[in-house]
Amino acid sequence: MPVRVRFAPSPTGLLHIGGVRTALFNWLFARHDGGEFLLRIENTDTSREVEESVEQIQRSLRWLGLDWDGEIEFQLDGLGRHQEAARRLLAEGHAYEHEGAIRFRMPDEGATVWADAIKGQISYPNEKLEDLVLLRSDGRPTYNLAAAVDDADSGITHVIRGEDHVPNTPKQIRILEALARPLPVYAHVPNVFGTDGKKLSKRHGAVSVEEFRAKGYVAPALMNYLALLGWSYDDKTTIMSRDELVERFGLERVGSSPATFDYEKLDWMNGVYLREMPPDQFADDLVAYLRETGFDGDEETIRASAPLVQEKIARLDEYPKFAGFFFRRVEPSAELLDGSGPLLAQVREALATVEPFASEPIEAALRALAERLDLKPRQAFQPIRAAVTGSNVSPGLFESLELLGRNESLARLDAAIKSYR
RNA sequence: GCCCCCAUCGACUAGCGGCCCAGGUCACGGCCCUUUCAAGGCCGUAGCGCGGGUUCGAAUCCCGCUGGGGGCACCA
Repeated sequence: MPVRVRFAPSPTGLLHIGGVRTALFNWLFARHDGGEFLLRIENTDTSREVEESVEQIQRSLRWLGLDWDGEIEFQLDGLGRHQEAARRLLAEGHAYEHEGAIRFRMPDEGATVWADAIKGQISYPNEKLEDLVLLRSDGRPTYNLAAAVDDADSGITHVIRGEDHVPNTPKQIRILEALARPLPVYAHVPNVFGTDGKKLSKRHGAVSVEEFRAKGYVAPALMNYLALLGWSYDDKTTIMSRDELVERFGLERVGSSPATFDYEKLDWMNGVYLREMPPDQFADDLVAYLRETGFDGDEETIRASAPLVQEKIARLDEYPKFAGFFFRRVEPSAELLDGSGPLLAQVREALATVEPFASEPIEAALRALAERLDLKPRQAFQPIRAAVTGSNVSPGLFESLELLGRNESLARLDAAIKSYR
């Protein structure tokens, strides 16, 4: 029997990265098995906020490539079924009326035990389980009733959710048993903490998928990183494509202790993915990203400069700072250029006559010049870099000069010579 | 307060009784390469929370402690 799982976020506020990781585990588990991955929104009303939240959840999942099967289910749509279940439990003596609400009758001896696919056996003493409300006095079902009934009605085989749901599990098990419905396998994934050791929340850094996207992370890198947050394949594999992840994922190798989100490792991994991209794809992604974030440089220049920066940046958002000099004149600091006027004058002369104005001939000419002046490469090249890029950190100097073109390069050199003779 | 869960380098983790005086990745330090910064290569620092057991033998099993987390609604 194929596996069927569901991701069931509540549409309150933004879907944050911990939730996304839970969604990822569900998705990987389903795809690995050739089963189904359902998306259910646990809404209790139909406000405007809910609508926006549902949109955001979908955007997040789509961007990461977590496709769900079928239509999105809304918990509210199951109202009739939930009420019916409560009435049945009442009729069969598993529940009783209490001040207008329907309460479930919990056994008060023994224990409720299940074999959690991630955490192993978990046991709750029944005497600690209170008679929970199934149906409120206004007729609306409570979460535990609705969730349990929906899982059963959807034929969910594995409930993979955050560890904050562990205490709900014995309640849902008891409800399902009273209803004579089959129990799903439960798998509770541990929390994700922020770098400060506290549970990840809106207060700690970029937590929504959209923020990661805005910071210039690419989806496959985020997916790979998230997969490794709590799951491992073996003792040495870290970079895995989406297909490899799907092929290798399993609940058995999900750890049972919480993990801390590490932005530095994510940055490193994102850089790995950026560098491994085919140049055309990198350029496409870069252009799309820059357009989205409002960068207004011309596309031709962006594409031409893409190969020069691909090897050097870890996040797309570093581009404007790193390659911005291609789009505007720079103002090098006096500190970087002080006293280099005479050198730059000779550089200018050399560059004025190089033919063609391409990186290789440029490099040859500048190296010859440095040798003639008895300067070490860095002594000769850093002032040029500063004059032309405005910084002592930049893409390759010769390639940058070529891309800038002879006129623009000479103009920047002239400006520097004039100011720093 | 009560219930439940968790515990290997700073971080993510491998380890499921001998293969481990603990392996990989990030970060960190050093060296190499080098026009800068990265990238890359090589080397290195760093860890089994504590105390009892069990066993010929424990990071691995059991108990306690400590620490961390989650949950205790007519919220989801």
